[in-house]
Amino acid sequence: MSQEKVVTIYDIAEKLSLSPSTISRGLQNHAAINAMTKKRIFDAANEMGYRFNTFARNLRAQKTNTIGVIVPRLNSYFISAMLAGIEKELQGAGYNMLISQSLESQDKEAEYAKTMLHNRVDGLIVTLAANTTDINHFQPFLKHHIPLLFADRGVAGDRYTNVVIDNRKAGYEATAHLIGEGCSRIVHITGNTTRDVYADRRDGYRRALEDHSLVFDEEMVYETDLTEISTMKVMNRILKMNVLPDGLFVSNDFCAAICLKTLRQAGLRIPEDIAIVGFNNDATSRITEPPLSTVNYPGQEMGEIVARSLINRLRPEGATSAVETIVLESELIIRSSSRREGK
Amino acid sequence: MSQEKVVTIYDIAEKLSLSPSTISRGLQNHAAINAMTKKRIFDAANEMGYRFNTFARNLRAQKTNTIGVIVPRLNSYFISAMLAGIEKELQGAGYNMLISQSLESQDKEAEYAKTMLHNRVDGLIVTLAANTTDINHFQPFLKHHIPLLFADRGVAGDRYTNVVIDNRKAGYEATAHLIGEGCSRIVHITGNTTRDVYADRRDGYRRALEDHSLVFDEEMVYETDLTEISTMKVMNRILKMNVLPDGLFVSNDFCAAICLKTLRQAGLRIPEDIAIVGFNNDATSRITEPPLSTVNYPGQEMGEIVARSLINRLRPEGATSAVETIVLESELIIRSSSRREGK
DNA sequence: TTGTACGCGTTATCAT
DNA sequence: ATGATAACGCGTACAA
Repeated sequence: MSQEKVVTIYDIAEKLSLSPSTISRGLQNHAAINAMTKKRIFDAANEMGYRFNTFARNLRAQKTNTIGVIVPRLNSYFISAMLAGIEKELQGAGYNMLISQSLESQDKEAEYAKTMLHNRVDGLIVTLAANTTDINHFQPFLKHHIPLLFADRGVAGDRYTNVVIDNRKAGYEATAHLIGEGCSRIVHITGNTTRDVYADRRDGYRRALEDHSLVFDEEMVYETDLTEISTMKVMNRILKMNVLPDGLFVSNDFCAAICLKTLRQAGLRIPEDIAIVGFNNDATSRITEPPLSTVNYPGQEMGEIVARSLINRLRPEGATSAVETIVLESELIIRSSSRREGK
Repeated sequence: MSQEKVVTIYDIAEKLSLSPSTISRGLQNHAAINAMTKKRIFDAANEMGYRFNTFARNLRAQKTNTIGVIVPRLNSYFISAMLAGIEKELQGAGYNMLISQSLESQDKEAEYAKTMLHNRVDGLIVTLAANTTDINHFQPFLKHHIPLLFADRGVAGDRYTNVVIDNRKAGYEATAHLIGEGCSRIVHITGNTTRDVYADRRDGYRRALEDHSLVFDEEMVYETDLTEISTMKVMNRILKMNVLPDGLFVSNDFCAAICLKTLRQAGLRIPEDIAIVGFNNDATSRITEPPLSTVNYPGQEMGEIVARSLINRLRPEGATSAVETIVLESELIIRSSSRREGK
């Protein structure tokens, strides 16, 4: 009873005494096929347990309708929101999504890029690993004219399209806001500055200080991997400072939440003693007490935009192969963690 | 200069005056091919911009090395942790991962199941949509002997393998713990009880009440979609009760955090006035003040286990096609949100 | 060690 | 409205 043999259009053709091409057309609802014939074809297909073979079509069509996505990790609030946006748009346009995570390793990233290439993805979306410096593994995509877009973490330059926010501006605004609230000793905790997103935020932080006649001190910048453990370690060091900071600009809401909680447990008042601004507008930022000021950074929207942009490049008409940098709007959201009423 | 023509092993063969099969073997590092020949082949391949075609191989091999994953949504803490676990195991075993999200819709789920089928995935992992009652769309997988495993949200029965935790036990323990802390009016907020995971937790809640001579009251159970908005609405209703509850068992940490915050803002003390237990042990549960008691429910581990189990089924040797239910350990983690010192 | 020949399942082209 | 045929790129049994 079990259907061991794979059923193909040839089998259906034979059974119905028709040719394979007729079956193929019938299954595609081709206009030139008799309605009655179509019905017979569909019925036979169902009955025989026929299963369409996308690979065979891909092989013929030289196109896979599949988009590759390489991200540093799947279990991150920002990344998963972005993926949700990407998936939504891709599904809507009839594309499948092949995903892998580099786990912040350049080597894995390169390996997965190769897999994507061999899988003949029609396009690729990448958020770079923290330590990726050499991006030669993406060269083949350029060579084969396969659209490759960077989302969030990309590389400056004119070879690839980037979808980003203005991190320098965001960093500037966050810092300037803290200064406006009366802070003058502001610590910045951020990620690996190999990545522009973090380097730019730090630059913004630095410029804001300088514009307000405050000194930029390397010692006040902590570059970490933004995990819970690293954040705790940084907090321990900060709490041992001779003079405590009065402001904290953290490149990630979850870390900012950890900081907030640690400081409160150490008996400090937020924002009176130390004001805090996070980054991303994760759900977390609304849960803390007090709620976190943060930079709104809509992951889902970014995913949708990068996917739409990619899909556009895949259309024969809108073959906008132009390299560009798409900058999304971001905005500082001020909540109680940094709002000092009596300033 | 740009490589318009797709380079195949035939092109390499022609250039090197060898046969295509030799090229094929060489590229696979076949033992029977002369080392010198191999080198010539690899060099030519690089030089000519050759790109391996996985589809052609798949077509031949009748195997795709691809696993499909259908989840309700990508942007959920639990789901993304699970996906991270799945991805890790699959990559380790050389499988690719094709992902789509049903957005909690049975229709989409059915459509994506079909896509996965046509894409000839070697196996499928599914977390059911909230409203899925009819699972006939998975029938073809059974028919074609394609392993299909349910992760977390599955269906009871003997046709498909499930990887789950004992939700009834978890619900029982959470409730019994609240009772032990002196609660006697315990509200339960949970998801769509069409899904066993939520129905079972409610059952556990009910049994715990009954075992401790408390009455189970339908009015005390709120079934929601577990979003922030719905949770707020439920809280509004609860705050209007004539007699407030003294305990809250919430099927999701994020919602529990919303509840906790809302109640505190209403002037209630946690846990003195109302004790709270959440579910999942999300990062969120450690951020709230006080931190949330919760049920540890390791998403990443579940992902790893379901992926490993699937991979095992795909091996010719370990063709454990047996349908089974894999129950992972879960445990109640007691934190301050429910611990009443002076009970 | 290397080559020949065919099949994997579909679709486009040309023909009837 | 339907059919015959070739081609997509690779792998493998069999032959040399």
